[in-house]
Amino acid sequence: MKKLEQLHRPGTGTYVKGQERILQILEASRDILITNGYAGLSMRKIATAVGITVGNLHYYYPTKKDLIANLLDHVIVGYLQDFENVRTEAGTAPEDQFVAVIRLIIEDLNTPETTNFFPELWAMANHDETAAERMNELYHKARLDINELVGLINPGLSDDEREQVSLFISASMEGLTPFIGSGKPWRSKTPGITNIAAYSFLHLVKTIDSETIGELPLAAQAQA
Amino acid sequence: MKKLEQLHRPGTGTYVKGQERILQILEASRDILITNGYAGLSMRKIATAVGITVGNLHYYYPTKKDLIANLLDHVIVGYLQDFENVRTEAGTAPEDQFVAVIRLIIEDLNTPETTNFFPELWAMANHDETAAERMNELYHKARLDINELVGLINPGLSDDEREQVSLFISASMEGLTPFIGSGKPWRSKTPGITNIAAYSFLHLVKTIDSETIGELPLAAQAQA
DNA sequence: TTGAAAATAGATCTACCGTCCTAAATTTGA
DNA sequence: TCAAATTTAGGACGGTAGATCTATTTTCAA
Repeated sequence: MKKLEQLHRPGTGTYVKGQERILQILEASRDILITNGYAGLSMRKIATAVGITVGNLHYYYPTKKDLIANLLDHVIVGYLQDFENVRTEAGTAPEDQFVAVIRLIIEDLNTPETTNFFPELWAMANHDETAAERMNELYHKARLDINELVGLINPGLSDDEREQVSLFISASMEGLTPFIGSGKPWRSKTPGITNIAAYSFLHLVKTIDSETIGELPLAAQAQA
Repeated sequence: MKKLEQLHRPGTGTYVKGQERILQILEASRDILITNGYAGLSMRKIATAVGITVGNLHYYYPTKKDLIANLLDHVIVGYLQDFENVRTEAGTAPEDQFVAVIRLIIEDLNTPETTNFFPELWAMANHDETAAERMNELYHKARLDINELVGLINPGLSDDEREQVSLFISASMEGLTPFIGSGKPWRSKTPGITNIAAYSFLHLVKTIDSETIGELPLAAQAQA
């Protein structure tokens, strides 16, 4: 895991004013990305939102590419910090902790920031290698808790199998975003769907075994 | 469900040449959207790809908005046609049909078109009402098969509960796209994850009941 | 065959884009 | 205090965006 790179010029952001400016720039960029989408994110809009000139903005970020890379880092770091304290608040039994984590993640999908940011991130990752790396880094860390709990609840799985189960659970919840996210048509059904998710995932983790994961589909079995 | 609107001017596309042109435009637009993303989709790129001038392109689609609306329709109709014949190929038992549908949908996630198109659609739906409507229309129809099979396997659910279960299953599979889609890091784990999904979803549908879906989370129970 | 409708090319307009440059103003540590 | 470093404003450049207009060519049915 690489540490965050220094993306603006050496020297920039050394005065307190500069450091605050960088934060202002990142916050404004984040807001514009969330409300207008990647296509609507321009250096001029960012500069106007911050209240500076484009020239000044390019002083901090020589290219738009640099800014976006730093923006993704900034937003993602925020999410990772949120996830860090998740488990400490839950109970002691692994099953209870697991369900608590599930509920918390789904609850977060309802925030407008999450609802709008992640689809942008997924789309960006399809066309930009840097965005893809950042995204994988984020989800890898976000899965650590789930992965550990899966291991506690079901010790019979191999590392590889456990990670597949964790990925399936994590990805499944992400998939709810365009449907039960903020302002989405199924948003009011969130409680029921959350219960369905918790019930489904918990049983999956408790009962899945290596044979089921490794099973060949019927077509492949016939050929074997 | 509205029928597809006539989005280009009356008169256009009446000659055979014009009809073929429209198809060429939509295909080229689709390719560019998939490879370059929404931000990289411009009238000029489309015109160049088709081999016509921008003026000619605007003859068919007065505004870019019109073109995109028609493009979404075109791509989505293609997917709906694919989904229509899914169930006929499976066995007779509802459980077998259900698993077959699950496997087919996940298999489709691996195609580059699906992997790249849907994240763009989700992002577009967040900033464009038309795209949101098209998307909901698509997923509603795509869920019809799953929804019917869920009802056959588990007749004890109300209409509302059944639809929540179907939505959860459908959304979960969509969520796999950014992870096991074409070129994605977990792509090689698709077989195992598919087995996990089939196992998990089938048990969910067979055993879920109204009480579990309607259950209040612990925090809410304490307040009641 | 022919003429009306459709299709096309090409130029042009305005707006916005990212980037670069220079000079002035501000900050901060020595 | 004061000089060096940082921050800022403002303009300019070339490129591309969507959209519009006009003139020309092509299509196709009567």
